[in-house]
Amino acid sequence: MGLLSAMREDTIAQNLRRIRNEKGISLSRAADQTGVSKAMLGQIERQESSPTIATLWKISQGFGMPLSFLLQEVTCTESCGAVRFPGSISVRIVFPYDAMLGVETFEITLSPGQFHQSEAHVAGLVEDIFVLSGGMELHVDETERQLSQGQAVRFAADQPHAYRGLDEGAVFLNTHYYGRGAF
Amino acid sequence: MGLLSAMREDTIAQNLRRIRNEKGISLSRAADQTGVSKAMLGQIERQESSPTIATLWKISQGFGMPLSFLLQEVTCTESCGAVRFPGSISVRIVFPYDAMLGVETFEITLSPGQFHQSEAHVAGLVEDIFVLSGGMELHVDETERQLSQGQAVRFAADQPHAYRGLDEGAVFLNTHYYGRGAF
DNA sequence: TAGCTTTGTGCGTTATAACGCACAAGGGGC
DNA sequence: GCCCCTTGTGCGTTATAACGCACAAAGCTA
Repeated sequence: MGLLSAMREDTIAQNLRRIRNEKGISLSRAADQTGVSKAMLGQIERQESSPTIATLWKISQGFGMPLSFLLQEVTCTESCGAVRFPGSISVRIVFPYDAMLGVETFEITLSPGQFHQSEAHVAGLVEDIFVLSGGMELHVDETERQLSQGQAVRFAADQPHAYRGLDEGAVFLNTHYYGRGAF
Repeated sequence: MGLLSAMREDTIAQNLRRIRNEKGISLSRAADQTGVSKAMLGQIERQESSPTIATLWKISQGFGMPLSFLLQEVTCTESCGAVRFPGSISVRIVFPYDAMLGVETFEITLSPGQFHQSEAHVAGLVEDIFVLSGGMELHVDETERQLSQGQAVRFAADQPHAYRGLDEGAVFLNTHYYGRGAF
């Protein structure tokens, strides 16, 4: 399962530059906000230095955000909480995307025989299904399994997968974990 | 909500020492496994040095675990996934505790009028409720709210809270997030 | 265009991370 | 008790993190 987003060498550099750009501030303004020198911030962004954890903490505090936002490889930026359900599938939002938890939950309704194909979501996304009523099929990993009321399954959703409502249709909870877990 | 577990100055030291003790290895063995010198590991454990992120990464890789296990303040060690439901309350495990996600899910059944008091769970624990059938009351934050089928609520569960089944009883999903989100 | 301000980079200096090694203390075996 | 090994700490050395400052280039305004 692809949840463990390994930190690659440029993760911190990319994150810092992206966050600074999102804030629309220069290195100087960032230095003012964080108490870390402009020269050091530039070094970090250019990967010319391996900062201490204390320096990274200063940056995250100065920007008013969690430290993990600097450290964790971001597999979704605008696409966090952006799973869409194209077509006529019926979707109710149970819990909207929560940036701190990195989780969102929907209630989905499939009519009898209705088939819904989902393309691979962003890397690392894990998905839970809990069947509220009726029955359905889940197609993933080249396997096909049937789920009835009360049954639950968790799978890696950064691969294509599909649902099909059985004869009585199905209503299920669909939770997405966006890789905000351990890394 | 208490999910943001701020990193305190001794978090890394405590985590490193705890993990090493859990493995039952000396500083020398740890140095062999991680490629970080014995002297440096000792300095980190005694908080005499602020390690670079590269060094911490080496340690986490050497121990074969996520970097976040070193950085994140652990609000539960043996108590992760350890929420218990004392009394006659009926509980089914839907998803057991997952250390990478830091999440577990139960299906709980309350008979009509049944009252269940829960003491504060570990610091930072967040809880979701989704009512599958029937109706219930939730008592938390000195407020009391009624939830009927299909309704959901999220709240900080590191404080005392209580459930009561209404006249038709209640069945609900109960998800615990153990603070493995952003930090 | 000229002048001023902003921006990011490079450089030299200082403080400290990270290391290898030595050693005192503790533990285990004979 | 003696000897050997293990363990954690301290120390001196080297490499590098982090800084302040200077400066070239870019951007903006009159």
